Amino acid sequence: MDMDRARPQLGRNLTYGMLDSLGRDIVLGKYTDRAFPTEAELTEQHGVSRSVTREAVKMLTAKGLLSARPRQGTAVQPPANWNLFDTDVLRWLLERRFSIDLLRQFNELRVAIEPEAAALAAKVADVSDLAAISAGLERMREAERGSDDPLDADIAFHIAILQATKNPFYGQFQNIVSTALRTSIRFTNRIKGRTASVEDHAAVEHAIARRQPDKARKAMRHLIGEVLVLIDDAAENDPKAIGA
Amino acid sequence: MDMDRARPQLGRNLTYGMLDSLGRDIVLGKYTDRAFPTEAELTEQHGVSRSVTREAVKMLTAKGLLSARPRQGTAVQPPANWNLFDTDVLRWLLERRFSIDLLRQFNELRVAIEPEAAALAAKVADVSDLAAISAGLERMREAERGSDDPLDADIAFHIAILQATKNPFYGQFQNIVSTALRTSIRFTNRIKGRTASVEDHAAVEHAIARRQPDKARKAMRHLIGEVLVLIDDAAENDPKAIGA
DNA sequence: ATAAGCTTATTTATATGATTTATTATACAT
DNA sequence: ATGTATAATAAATCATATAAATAAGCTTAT
Repeated sequence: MDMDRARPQLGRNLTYGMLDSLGRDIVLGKYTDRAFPTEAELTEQHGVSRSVTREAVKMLTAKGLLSARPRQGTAVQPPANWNLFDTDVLRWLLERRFSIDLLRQFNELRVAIEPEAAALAAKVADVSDLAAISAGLERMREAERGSDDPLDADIAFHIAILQATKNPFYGQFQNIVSTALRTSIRFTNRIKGRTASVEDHAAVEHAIARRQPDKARKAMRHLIGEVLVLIDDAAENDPKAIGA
Repeated sequence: MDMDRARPQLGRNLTYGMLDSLGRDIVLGKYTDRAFPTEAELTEQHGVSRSVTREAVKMLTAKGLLSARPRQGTAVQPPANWNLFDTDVLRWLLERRFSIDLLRQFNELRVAIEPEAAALAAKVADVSDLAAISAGLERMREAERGSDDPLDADIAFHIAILQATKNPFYGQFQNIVSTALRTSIRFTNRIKGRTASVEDHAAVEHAIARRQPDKARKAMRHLIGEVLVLIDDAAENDPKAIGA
C-alpha cells in the first residue's frame, strides 16, 4: 500500500525529502483528479512522523502549492497561486514532462527582464561589475575553444549583468535564470549544435562597458529574441512536447 | 524578558501569527547584530509550543529568510536570498520604515515587466481580456468623478493587462504589483494630489485594443517612466526616507 | 417548508516528552 | 602538525495526548 518511503538523500533530511517528493507529485498533477491525502494518510504513506509531514506541508503552503484547514483537509491550490519565482517550484515544473510552452513563456519573461537589466547595468555598473561581465564573456570564448563549460559560461555572463544592476529585484532573477537555463539545456542543445552566439553576447558587453544603455538594451533584446525564434521554430517542427 | 506572546488575530492561527511576527522582525533587522534565537528560546519567548515554532521557522525557511542546522542553530539568511516575489516578504519589506529606494527599485522592475506585458497583451488578448482592461480604465474614469476608489481602479487596470498575456510568469506579478501599489499608496498620494493620469492609461488600452504591440509597449513605458520621474524628484526634495 | 440552532464526526492545530542524528569544539594521541 | 575519539549542543524525529475549527447532518421552532 505504500512503498514510497521518503528518501533522505534527496534533501538534507526527511522533511526536505518529503518536500521534494510531494512538490514533484503536485506539479505532475498527481492530485488533479483526486483529493490530496490527509495529514494522517501522508504520514502513513511516507512512513514518517507527523512532525515531518506537517513541516513539509507547511513549506509547500508557503510556496503557494497547498492550503490546509481543519475538517476540510489539505488541498492543492490552483497553479495560478504557485510561486513560480521560487526555485524549487520552477525546478519541479521544468523537470516534469518537458513543455516547450513553458520554455517559451519563460523566455517571454527574459525578453522583458534582461534587456532592461542590461540598460540599467550600462548606467550603474562599477568596475568590478564590468570585470565580472567581461569574465563571463571570456569564459564563453574559452568554452568555444573547448576549455570551459558552455552552459556555465553562458549563465555566468547573464548572472553578472543582473548583479550589476544593483537592484535586488533584478538580482532575484539570478537564481531563477540559472535554474531555468540549467534545466532546459538538454532541450536547447538538441535544437542544433547551437552554442549561444558569442558575437551577440560581446555586443551586449561592449555596450555596457561603453555606458550605452539603449544599445545594451537592444543588443540583449536581439540576443533573447533569437532564442525565442529558435523555440518557435522547434515548436512548429515538433509540436508535441520534446525530450525527456 | 518576553511579553511578546503571539497574537492569533494577525493570522489564521498561532503559526501564521508567529510567521508574521518573526518575518517582520527579521526584515526590520532585529537580528542583524545578534544571533537568531534557538528553537527552544523562540518557543519560550513567544509562549507557544515547539510545533508552532518549528512550523513557522520552516515557512520562513521556504521563503528564504532563515536556515537551520543542528548544533549551529537557526540563522537569518542574507537579504539576497530572500524571495522578494513572495508577497509576505514584499509586504514586510514595504511596511517597515518606508524606503524610497525600495520604491524606485520596484518601479525599475515594473518598467521592464509591464511594457512587455502590454505588448504581449496586444498580441494575444481575447475579447474578455480586452473587456477587463476597458473595465479597469472605466473604473479609473469613475474614480476621477469620485464614484470609485482610485487605487483599486488603477490596480484593476494593470492586473488585467498582466492577466491578458496568458503567460503565467507575467501572471505572477498580479499579486506582487497589487501588494506593492497598495502598500506604497500613502507615499504616492503624498507626492501631490496626483491621481494617475487617465489619459496615459487610455493610450495603453487603445493600443492593446487596436492590436498594436509596439504602441502599447511605448505607452506603458511612458506611463511608468512618469512614476519613476516622480519618485526621483521626491528623492531629491526629501532625500531621507519618507513617511511612516 | 424553511431557517436557525444544535450535535457530531473529522481533520488540522497545539502541546509536550523522549529519543536520535548531525555538527562542531575540544581534548587527546600519534 | 595531524589525525582521532569524545563531549556538548541544537535541530530532527517520533510518539501521543488534547484542543479547536468546521462541514454535514439532525432537530426544532416558526
